[in-house]
Amino acid sequence: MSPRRADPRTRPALVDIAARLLAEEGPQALSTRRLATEADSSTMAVYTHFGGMSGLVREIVHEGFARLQRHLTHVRQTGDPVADMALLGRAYRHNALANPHLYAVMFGGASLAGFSLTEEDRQHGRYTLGNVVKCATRCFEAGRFRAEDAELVAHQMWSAIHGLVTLELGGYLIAPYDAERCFEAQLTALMVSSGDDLDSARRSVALSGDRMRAEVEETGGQGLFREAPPA
Amino acid sequence: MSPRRADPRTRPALVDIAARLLAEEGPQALSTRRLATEADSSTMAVYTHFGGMSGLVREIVHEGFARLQRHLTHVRQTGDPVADMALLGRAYRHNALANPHLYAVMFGGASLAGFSLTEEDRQHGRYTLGNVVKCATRCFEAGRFRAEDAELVAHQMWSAIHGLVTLELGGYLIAPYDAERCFEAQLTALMVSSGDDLDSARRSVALSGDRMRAEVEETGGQGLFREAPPA
DNA sequence: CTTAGAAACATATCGGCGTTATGTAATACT
DNA sequence: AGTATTACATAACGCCGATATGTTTCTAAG
Repeated sequence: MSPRRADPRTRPALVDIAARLLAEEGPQALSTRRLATEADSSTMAVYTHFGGMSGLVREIVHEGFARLQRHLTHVRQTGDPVADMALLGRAYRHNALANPHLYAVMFGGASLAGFSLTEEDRQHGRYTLGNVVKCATRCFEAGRFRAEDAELVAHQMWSAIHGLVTLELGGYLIAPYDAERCFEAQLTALMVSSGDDLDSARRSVALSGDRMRAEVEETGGQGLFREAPPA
Repeated sequence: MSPRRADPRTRPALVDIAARLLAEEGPQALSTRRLATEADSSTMAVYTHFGGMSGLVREIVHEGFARLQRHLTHVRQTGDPVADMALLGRAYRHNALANPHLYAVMFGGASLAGFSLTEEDRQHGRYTLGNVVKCATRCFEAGRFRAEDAELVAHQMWSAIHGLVTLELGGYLIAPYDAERCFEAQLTALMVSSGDDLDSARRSVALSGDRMRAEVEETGGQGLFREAPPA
């Protein structure tokens, strides 16, 4: 019993390259041969390290969920929980737009090289809902939302924002009803449907827009994975 | 100048078979060779008739949009426009669940054999929103919705329902917050966010549930394309 | 009626894909 | 020191979409 040592750079390099290919050139650029070329190795590396393409994709998907979670946890808890909630929506959309292809694999069910989500993968997705549930509870406590099921409210936020983002990525939202406009309206509508009054909702949504840059856009860099190490 | 006549059964047969393969076995079952085998022809048939796999997929997608439109137009206009609106949502979901793989191609951006939507394809999708816009206008006129932009309201309905259906198809909605429960709550929430009061919205949504079977489920059969001709 | 040409296919082939079988070199434990 | 075990390279298999190149069949012109 004594294995040959793996080059410690091989595995993360493959994930990095794969994530870059997926982000920059889309799903069809992700192939074992292309990876082998870019990583200066053979196609076998994918199989020894990940058991196949689907294993590699799963790795990327997990990182995608982690990044989404990181985006959501960067939203601060303030005295205006409805604004916090709106900002969670903005963060969710921001994350999706930053990695459209990955987002499609995570939620759209884009099969991508025979890869399919397991129930455990999906649980990662549902886990991020915890942030929203907590925020909804705070909205109840502040008297802004009708006292109802916080998880149910969270699911409504999720599916509505997810739907808008999906349509946006699919190119379905164009002027004069472009994604930006629909999104802002959607945020307000969601708060109203949860019990907030129209004027308060509008104010909080506007306020969340002001906080957007500081709490979401400037946290954690742009790319999905770490930048290239210094030369 | 005088072409050989095409076997008039070849082209529709290919579309039928392709639609069936997509519906029953998913995207990966859709290949030129599989089609050639099932249709007792050669792979070239796909190229002469559709210019390639993507052309064939586009044909199926167009039929999918037509079917969606048919589902929506089967919703009657009654004295309760909010119930009509809710029933439009139910019809939308019903159509998506009846053809999940096709729905993923139409809206999820599932690439499927290099196929990608054109702007004209997307216009087909947006066209179906006309039904919702009209219904929203009637909700205004009945005093149920706040007098706002009908198209904007329609977009909100669309993205919210679309998002829920997408998450449902992706397997993200499980008990105790399963798709059925989230969907019912979502319908009510949408009406409330558009201006309807909570009790009226609940009544209309419940009413739309009663109309579901007669106006949606029993119209137009199950499959995407016509049934096999009689022997 | 004849015939030329265009369209509808069939056959064969190409390059690329995921995956597997097989070989080889390197390492850590007995 | 020897051996088992792991990391990789090489080569091959069976798919795939696509194309090049016949071959057949029908239509329309002469």
